[in-house]
Amino acid sequence: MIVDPGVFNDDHQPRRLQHREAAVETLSRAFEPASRGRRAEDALLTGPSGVGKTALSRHALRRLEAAADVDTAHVRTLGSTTGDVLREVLRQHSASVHLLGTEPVSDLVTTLKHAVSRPCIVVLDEADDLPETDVLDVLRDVPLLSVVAIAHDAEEWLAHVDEDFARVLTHQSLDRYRVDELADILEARAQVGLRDGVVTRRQLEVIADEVAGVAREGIQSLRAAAEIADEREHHTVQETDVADSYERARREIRRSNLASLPVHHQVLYALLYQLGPGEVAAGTLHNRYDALGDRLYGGLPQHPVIKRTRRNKLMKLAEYDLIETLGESKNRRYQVTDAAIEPALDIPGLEGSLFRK
DNA sequence: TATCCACCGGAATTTATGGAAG
DNA sequence: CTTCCATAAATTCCGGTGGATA
Repeated sequence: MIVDPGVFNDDHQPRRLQHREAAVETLSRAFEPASRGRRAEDALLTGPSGVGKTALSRHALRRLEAAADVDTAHVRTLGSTTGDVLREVLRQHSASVHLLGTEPVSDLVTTLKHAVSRPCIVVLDEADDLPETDVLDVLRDVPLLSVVAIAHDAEEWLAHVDEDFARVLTHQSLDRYRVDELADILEARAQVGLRDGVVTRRQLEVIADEVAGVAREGIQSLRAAAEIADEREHHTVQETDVADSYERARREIRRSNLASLPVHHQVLYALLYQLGPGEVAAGTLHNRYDALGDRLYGGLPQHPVIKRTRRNKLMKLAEYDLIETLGESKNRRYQVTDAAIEPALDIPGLEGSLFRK
């Protein structure tokens, strides 16, 4: 049923970008000075996960490159340091520059200033934490270089950046797609990626509605629906295949999220999983963690961490949609989002400690 | 109602880690 | 091998919040 799996990948770039005309226009206006050899305006692109911020920026850059002499770079900045970002920009900008990975930041700045001789636009993707670092200041200091920052929360981002910068930014926010818009997008993917006529427009609308306009989830659900139909040896996608596709799509995302996390997160997830199902009071979780202590890490080189650190890990787990936090302060409870996502780690049995307070 | 206590999460500070230079 | 450095991670500190208790 699937003839071209590539169109369902997260990084697939469709030929035409549908229903983002206004946003493309805004970015193009910001880039306009670059086509006259001048520095483009800096821009900020915000919106929820999976609504096409990255796709939009790539599209706008490609258009610009076709029409003007400019350089571009696209950097994923999540969890990167100033040095990491600068190195990546240099790598993409000038293939000739050879980098070791440990140069001092000041050297990188010098190199970059010399290398940039015509307008250069740098997309800083997943830049939510970026205002905490000084990458922005450094990059703005390079003549002819401008940035497009991509983040989730506009207000929070702007609050952490200095006022002058905030004032001159071109800000474009993206919203979730409407059902008919996302259905159009899914239709285009289906046309290329699936055999003709295996899904109906109505089914695409049902998917678009279920995922509330989040393109990434919609596309993954479409793929999952086709896979499920194949497994059940249906000739076309059935309603039941669609109905079962969402959970598979979301579960896949969660599974890979959990697998990507380090040991402390795994331990906390496993512990919460075992204390569940359902809500677990924060105190219960912390007490059990303290009671089990080193036994939680049997055989592993890591050791238990204090409460404050645990809270950071729990926050990360929540960001990844693996657990949910309920209630405030004293009333805080945690709970695993999806009991089908099994922990990767075994927690020693609770016998013996069960009756301790 | 006033006080206490446990928890939350921002910010500052300290410690651990890994690679480069001497 | 030791020293130095930068970065990431862990810890310390703390103001804020809300349920429990007297």
